[in-house]
Amino acid sequence: MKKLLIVDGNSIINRAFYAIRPLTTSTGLHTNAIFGMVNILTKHIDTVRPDYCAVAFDLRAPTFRHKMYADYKAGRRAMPEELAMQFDPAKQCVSALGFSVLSSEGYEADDILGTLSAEARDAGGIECYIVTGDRDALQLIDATTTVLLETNKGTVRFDAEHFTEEYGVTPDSFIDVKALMGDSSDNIPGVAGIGEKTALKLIAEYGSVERLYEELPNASFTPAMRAKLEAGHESAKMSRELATIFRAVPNMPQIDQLGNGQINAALASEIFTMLEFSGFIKRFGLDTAVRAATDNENIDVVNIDAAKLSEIKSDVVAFDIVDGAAYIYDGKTAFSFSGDLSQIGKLLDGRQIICHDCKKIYEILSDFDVTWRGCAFDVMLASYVVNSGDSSFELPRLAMEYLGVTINDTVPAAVYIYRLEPALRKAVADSGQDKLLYEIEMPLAAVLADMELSGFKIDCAGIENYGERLGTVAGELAERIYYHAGGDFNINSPKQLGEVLFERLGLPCDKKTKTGYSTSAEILNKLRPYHPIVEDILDYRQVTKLKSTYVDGLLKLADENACVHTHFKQTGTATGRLSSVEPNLQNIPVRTELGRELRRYFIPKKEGYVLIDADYSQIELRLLAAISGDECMTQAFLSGEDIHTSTAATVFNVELDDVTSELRKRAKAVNFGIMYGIGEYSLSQDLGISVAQAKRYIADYLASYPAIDAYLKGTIKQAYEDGYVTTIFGRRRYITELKSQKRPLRAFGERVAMNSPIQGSAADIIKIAMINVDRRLRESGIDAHLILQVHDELLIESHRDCADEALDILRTEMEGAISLSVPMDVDISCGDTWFECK
DNA sequence: ATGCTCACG
DNA sequence: ACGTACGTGAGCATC
Repeated sequence: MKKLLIVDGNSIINRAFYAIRPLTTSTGLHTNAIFGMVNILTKHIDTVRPDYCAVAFDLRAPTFRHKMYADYKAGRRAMPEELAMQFDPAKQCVSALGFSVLSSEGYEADDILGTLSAEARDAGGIECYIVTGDRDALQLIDATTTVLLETNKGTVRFDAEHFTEEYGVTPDSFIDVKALMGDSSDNIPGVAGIGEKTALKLIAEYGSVERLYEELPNASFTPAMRAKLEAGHESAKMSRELATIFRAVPNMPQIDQLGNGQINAALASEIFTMLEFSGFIKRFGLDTAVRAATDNENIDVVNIDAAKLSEIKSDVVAFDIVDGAAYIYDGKTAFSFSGDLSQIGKLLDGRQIICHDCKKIYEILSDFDVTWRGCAFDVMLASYVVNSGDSSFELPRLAMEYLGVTINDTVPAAVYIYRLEPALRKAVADSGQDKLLYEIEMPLAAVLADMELSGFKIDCAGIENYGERLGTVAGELAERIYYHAGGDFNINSPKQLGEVLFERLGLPCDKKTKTGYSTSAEILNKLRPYHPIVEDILDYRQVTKLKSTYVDGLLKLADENACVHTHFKQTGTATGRLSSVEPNLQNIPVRTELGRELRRYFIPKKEGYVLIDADYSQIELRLLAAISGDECMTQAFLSGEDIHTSTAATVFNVELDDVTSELRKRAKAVNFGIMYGIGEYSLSQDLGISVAQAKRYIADYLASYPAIDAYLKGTIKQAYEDGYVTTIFGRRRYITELKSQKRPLRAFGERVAMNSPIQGSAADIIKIAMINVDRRLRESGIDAHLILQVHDELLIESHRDCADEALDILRTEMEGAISLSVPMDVDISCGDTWFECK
């Protein structure tokens, strides 16, 4: 049996366009719909394994349906330009993947599918598979034709049996149903007042529109129904014709002349390269073909020894270290140096050095006692500043985006780094982010390098003991859980846990995830009153989380001196914050008592030293007050009031002294909500109040702080106009979601627009503070250094004897990092362990 | 590889 | 009718 795979190109491209977040090439060509289409085509090639393949497209010209009914497809929104531009390259992809591209003037893609499937049926010996997102095609289902319907939930296979099961009528009655119910997307009228349910019932009973109207005089209908049907008779007849797919489009190719579904490597590598689909290039093994097409350059590498290092004269060089060997490129010659890296200082000092990820270079060189921290331009940090939302800041992607080349691994990376510098320097300048790069991000890299090298000491024995205690508790809890459940199961498996709770024990469930029951803490908290097992599960979760993530995780990463060295990712967030990995020291427990205990085992490296911990008090709300210029909130901060209490008094219109803890809690939730770009629904969930009540809170809040209201609205407007938002220091974040046609995605974009300037400005400020604290500590010559940053918090390790001085520097530089209308207050404390710093 | 859950600001 | 607060990283189960 041969197989024919035919695809409704318009339908699939449309679906992909709206389902996939915007993607563009470096030149601004939108590619998300093409990307989705290629994914769908390759998926069906793999599962169907067809012998013949074609994709059908509509043409712009009017079809016979328009001639029949002038309003056919009237009222459709014009295709967005971002989608229209994707059709031509999409067709090239279709050809490259071994599909024929078919279209016919006066007919729609549907009609071509109908014609080919009829041809296959009549020829015999050919199974036909139709891929589309449009349910209209279901009328084509027959003994040899199957529709693979693309839905939001994935591909659904419709053969005759499944169709009948789902709709209660046979596939060939489908057009009769449509004739009655109409189709708003094609503007097919149907019979006014009849929807899907009634139409299905009527056709199930009478078989067809024709029979229905034959029987109408005798049938027992309500007067209203009869009137509807009579009024809609002509419309039903025409709708049926409009809805019927035409199955004899002239001049269609023979099936055995269609494409065979085999990829054409030359075409595919060309088009995928143009579209920057590196993932597909890899998946189809097209790498070598692409490389030959894009970069034939061969750069000779000159090996040099330490003596020759001083013979490199250029003032500007790119510098890179790979597997312990240094590479230097001066624009003409690439040098490699495999000697002792402690000699490299004489090369680096007094020149402009261009790097990719200078922090890493600083750390490698520190091993060789080279303390050079003078990188002049870091292409990784520059590209992050240019667009913090990019998926990767690795060299291959930067070379592709800014130079349009695929990296050739016979060419030293330093060559690409060197060539990236002018392009990125210009991009940074054009976006007004010079200061951000040269005065914040690059100096910060040096500070971070030293923090990472220093590390944070942990008390391994203490943690092990803590872990054993947790293990014992977890074991006891597990036994009780098994007892309540009436048998052993894997408590860590949400699937098994869901079955136990909601099926075996019959607890009420309202929320489900895509894959099954939700067993999140939020849900379990609501279930507490119903069964004692719930509390045990919550406790078990907490205890096992602490053990596996923190106790076991940290111990694994401690070095021979019992220090953990986190890696700060300086390009890890879209807002400008840092992130911390291996281990993540930015999420060490603090909110629960048991979790907080862990902080007892974070200690200074040596006897006689202490930890100093400082955190900005309410930095984000202070920034909101200052940036918006809201007098009321600014005043509250200036007077040193508790901000949530003050907000409660203002919004709920009571005296400060009359603010109850409940009112304060609500005000706090609204304050947070405002910063995150509030939704009334979410606030109501958070506070357990009605949506209407939440709506009132928000309205009252914005009325109480009119400048905040104006600022948030203005920011959103600006974001729509520019496509990005900025922090106080000009850090940009592009928000492509605002261009989406999908309302939820645009709403998300608006929340991002409200939050990013605040979160990002706070990130800028603490980065400035870090640079200044680091410098002041060095200048003072005291025995104290930074070891950790947790978004609004800095940690110093200091000798006892100079702790007061270190504390003073820390406070001064944090509070003084920026001068605004609202003071940047800092809470500061000192202790022998991190736990004691509170 | 992806989803769920949960730790932090 | 839908989905529902911003930014992260890690471990585990499951496909």
